[in-house]
Amino acid sequence: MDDFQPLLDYINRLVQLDENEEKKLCDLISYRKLLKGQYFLQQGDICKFSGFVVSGCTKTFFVDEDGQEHVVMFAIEDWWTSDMGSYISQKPADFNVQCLENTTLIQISYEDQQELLRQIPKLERFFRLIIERAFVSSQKRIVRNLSMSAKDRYLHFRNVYPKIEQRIPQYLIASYLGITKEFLSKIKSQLILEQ
Amino acid sequence: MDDFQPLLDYINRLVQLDENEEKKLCDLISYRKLLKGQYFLQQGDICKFSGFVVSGCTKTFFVDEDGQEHVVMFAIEDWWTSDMGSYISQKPADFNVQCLENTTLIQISYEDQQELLRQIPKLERFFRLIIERAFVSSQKRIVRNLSMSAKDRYLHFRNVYPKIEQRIPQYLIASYLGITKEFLSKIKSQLILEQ
DNA sequence: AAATGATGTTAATCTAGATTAACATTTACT
DNA sequence: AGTAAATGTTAATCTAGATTAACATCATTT
Repeated sequence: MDDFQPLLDYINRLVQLDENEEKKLCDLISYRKLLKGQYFLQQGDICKFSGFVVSGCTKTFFVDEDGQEHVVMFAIEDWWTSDMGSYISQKPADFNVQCLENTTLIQISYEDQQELLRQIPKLERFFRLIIERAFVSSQKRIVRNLSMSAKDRYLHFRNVYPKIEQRIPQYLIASYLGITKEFLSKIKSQLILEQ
Repeated sequence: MDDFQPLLDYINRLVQLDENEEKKLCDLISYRKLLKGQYFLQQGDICKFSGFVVSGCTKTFFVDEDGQEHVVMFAIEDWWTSDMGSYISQKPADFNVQCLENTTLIQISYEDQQELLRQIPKLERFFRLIIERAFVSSQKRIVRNLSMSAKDRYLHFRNVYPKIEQRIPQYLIASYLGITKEFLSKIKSQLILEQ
């Protein structure tokens, strides 16, 4: 049988599922292994699954009208990934989710999640709690984008997500920060001169 | 007795409360009237209340280390306002919420909301649904800030929130968009020349 | 009606970050 | 090992938007 323990541990940090509830949950989730470069979701498709990263790393990005790619977020172990807008509305996704490393996910389909929410009211609470947190960090990112220079945003990123920074190419971090790779390179050489 | 109908209507669009549940809810919420200029929440205080705007208009903003004000969001009729980060953690708020007009709100205290969530599981679902939506629009705003010019962000704002634009001084809209009032003025005169 | 403060405009100058392009280095594939 | 592709750097030039400052308009109070 597949090992869903990482997700169960994660959930049990916020709500306590009994054995029966854990069983129901495990019946409706599934394992998925993807290779580096493979897509978990493509822009324009309907986001059928929400994914919990067990190992590996994904980037969420979109391509604008000018063909430019913009990284929206990364996800590593113990993070969720999906296009929430598409997932909750079951309309075409704005975003791609692609693996930056070989990645294993635990996925839940939209329909099964609805079923689980009906059967296990505790999960209603669980998902409320994690989305509250996601919303707060999204707001904080807006605030940083409004009030901080590119250099300070980079320093913040480096402090808060040191694990992510080490695993990911610079040009993707630049995109996440809303700057070009050339400018990030300039910032880094400035920082080296400073210290 | 106070009139909580606007909030009940809003909730009943997403979940169906029975009479008993509505009663419990109404016992734990309260009305609050604030004058133009008054604060619903001040930066540094703990956000004790989440507010549902019945009439009027608020701005959420923060003052950065340089003393610069940044508008994070507005709220008009049927919108929620609070500092969610402070509210869910009961730690000091990053934001101020100030009334731009005389404003009436329905407010719920953090403790009472926890009590309501225990007593009325449907509300767990209700809050999950509205926070999901808030999260999605927050993500979309990040995307716009990453990929659109100031002019396009302004045009988007004007299309999506025409009611807000008419009620609010330009310099606050500029701040919300992440630009200076002078540059917004320039954008507007350009737009007039174009059409 | 005058005065004060809040809001909005215009224009000159400045700068953070973009663009372009050439080159260096690392990684992965045959 | 050798080659191609992916990633990273540097420097010159350019531009979206900031800053400064002077002035215009509108609203509120006395």
